[in-house]
Amino acid sequence: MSISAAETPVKQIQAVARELAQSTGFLLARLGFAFKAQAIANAEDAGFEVYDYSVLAILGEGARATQSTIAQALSLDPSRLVALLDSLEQRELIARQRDPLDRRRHVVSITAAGDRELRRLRGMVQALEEDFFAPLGADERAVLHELLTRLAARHDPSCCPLSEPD
Amino acid sequence: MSISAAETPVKQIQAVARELAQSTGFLLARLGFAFKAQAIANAEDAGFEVYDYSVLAILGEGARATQSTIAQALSLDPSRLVALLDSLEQRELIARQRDPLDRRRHVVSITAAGDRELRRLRGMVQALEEDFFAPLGADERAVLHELLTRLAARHDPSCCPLSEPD
DNA sequence: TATTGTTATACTCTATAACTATA
DNA sequence: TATAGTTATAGAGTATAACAATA
Repeated sequence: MSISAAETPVKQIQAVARELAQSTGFLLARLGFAFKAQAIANAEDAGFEVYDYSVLAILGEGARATQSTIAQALSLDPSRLVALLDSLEQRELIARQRDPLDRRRHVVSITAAGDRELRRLRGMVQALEEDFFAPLGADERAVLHELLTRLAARHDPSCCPLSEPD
Repeated sequence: MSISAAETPVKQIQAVARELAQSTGFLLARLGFAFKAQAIANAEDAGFEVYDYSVLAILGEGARATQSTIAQALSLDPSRLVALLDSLEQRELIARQRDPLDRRRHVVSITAAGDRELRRLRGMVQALEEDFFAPLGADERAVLHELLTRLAARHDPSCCPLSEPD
């Protein structure tokens, strides 16, 4: 009998996969990644990149902000934001204008077209959500959401504000 | 009254965060990322990198495999695997030897020390799992696992073999 | 000629550091 | 001198292509 290496690779892989599938954390990581990947793919099919949504969502709430504010809100380096805004501005989804009070500042605002696109993106996310969690019933989805919210409160407090103003 | 940009950045951010926290998919992505990040941090603290675990786990099941087999199993480019194995070999956690039957092949096998480290890594993952899901009760964890498994069967079948041999 | 493992090259992405204009 | 936005530089990480040895 030989050393014969590539003996049963498939079984090895299956065994490891089975082991990992036992881990709730691993499932969480894989599914989270799958959801994100799908969201990115959908957005790119529609001609957007990931951060476009973030920028538009921030502006959608408050209508205008300086670049440094946006960068801070998205934990993004100001230099990275430039290209993002260039692209959005070129498509006329946002507008930049100098702040007359401090001509160093650019005041960024969302346009009517930008608002439309934001709504479209929100619809896309909602549709994805609907599709992704379709294997679960409404009540099961509610349970899942509640459990995840409790975990997020511990592990990712920044994303889940505990205080619910007004 | 002025254009005054940076008016209420905090409220904007909170509003967006609140919107995102409504999305189960977003929570899934954030928590999955948090779990992975924590696992990576723990592994690196112990002197490992992420793929070390994967390689050792594969070898732990079947004891030996060729490099191309491992690369295939991990969906890794063979050229990337080289550095990983170099590192593991240097620490004497795996061993490479030429296959006498086909001298192009390297037969990779796990050492006794490698097996010990693998067990240690498994323990670390288990401890992280325990800690990460501590906010939930045992029954709630079981429910979460079941729901995630159902979702994975749809969205990530490769990671969750439906057939349960023996 | 094809394949295994390896090394070298090129490319992308991002973080850092300079730079311009305003204050 | 300090700050907002921009541009240029450099570094890490990775994918692709070339390579040497075997078959």
